[in-house]
Amino acid sequence: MRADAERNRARILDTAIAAFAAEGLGVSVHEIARRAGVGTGTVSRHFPTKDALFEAIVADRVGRIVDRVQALAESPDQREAFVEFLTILTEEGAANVGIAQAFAGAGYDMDAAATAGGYDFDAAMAAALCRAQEAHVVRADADVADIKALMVSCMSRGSADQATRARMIDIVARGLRPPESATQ
Amino acid sequence: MRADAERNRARILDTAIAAFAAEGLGVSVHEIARRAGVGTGTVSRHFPTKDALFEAIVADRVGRIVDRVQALAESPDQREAFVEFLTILTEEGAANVGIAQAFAGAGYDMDAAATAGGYDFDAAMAAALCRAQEAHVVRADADVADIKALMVSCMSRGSADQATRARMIDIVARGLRPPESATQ
DNA sequence: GACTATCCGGGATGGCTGTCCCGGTTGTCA
DNA sequence: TGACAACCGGGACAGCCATCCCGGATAGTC
Repeated sequence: MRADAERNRARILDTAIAAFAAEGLGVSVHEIARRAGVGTGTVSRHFPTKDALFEAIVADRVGRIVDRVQALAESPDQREAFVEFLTILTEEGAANVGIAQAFAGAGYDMDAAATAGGYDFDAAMAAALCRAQEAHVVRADADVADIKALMVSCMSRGSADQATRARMIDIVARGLRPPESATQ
Repeated sequence: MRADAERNRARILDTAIAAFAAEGLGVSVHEIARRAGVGTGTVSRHFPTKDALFEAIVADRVGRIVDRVQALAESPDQREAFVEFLTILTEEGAANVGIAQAFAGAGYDMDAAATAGGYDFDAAMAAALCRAQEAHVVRADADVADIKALMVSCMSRGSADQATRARMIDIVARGLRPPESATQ
């Protein structure tokens, strides 16, 4: 691979990451090319389709999330770990409009992109939920789809301040507690 | 207004209501015209823009929601009334993909459409929340944007069964309880 | 039954999108 | 330094979309 090709590829990727994070997945390929200072052909040569570009970005990003979520398995306090799990997802989505959109199912298939990158996002979610349920920190009738849906709500407050998102997480975490656990 | 014009207008409106409810706001004006059995020109004459068509539909739909929500003010049990409030919104969104999308902010501005129809949706939401907070049924730090965001989560489970949506409402309602109220 | 204002159909237009292709350029290596 | 393969730019293309327009049809009225 020629040096200039490598350079352009990196510039396109950086530009796309910034654009998707700030404005969401609606940014056109033409616009990304313009901002990166390259032609549209250059973009589509490195990334044949927009999905491929999205995938290259998401694979990396989701990978980091999966790693952090899996690390929580070692935590001694599973209640705290579960709140941390919600916080990781929320803050990631709040900081990245594209991730939040993909998570909400508007645009691209995030699970598929993560799988293509060698990460099983869905399994990581399921494992985190299962751990919390086994520790009786989360009600047994909740499923992964519930968590995902609720996370969309938290992420959607990305434009608000961090305290607002913390409140949203608190609401969700309290709502997910087992009904019989009436403690604070 | 000529009789055939009146007839066509009604057919377009009925078709659009069904299409938006079943498939969401992504259905094209061409497609609505085709299904209604009229030309695209006929649609755009009755409804100059797609927004106008959306507005004509939403104004009516949201009006009914606002009426039902306001009626809850008379309820003797405000805790029950608040859950009913969440249920009304959730079921409406679950039964109508277009409403759910508009509520989530993807597509059109629902508040603006409701206002154009003579209904203040935002005020109805705020009033319902305020009543619940004054009755100490909902934590004082929650705001209307919180409720809206959480409702998006509940609505998004429209394709699931009714029990799933009831569980989602339960999670949200529990999460919104005042922290000091540790009762079941 | 005829006349006119009204309304209809659907093709045309312009703007957006993602993707492809080719003439010109530039990095790389002998 | 020269030559060639790799790469670039951006115009071209096809597919969507909402919106506009005009020749033809039709409903309502005298």
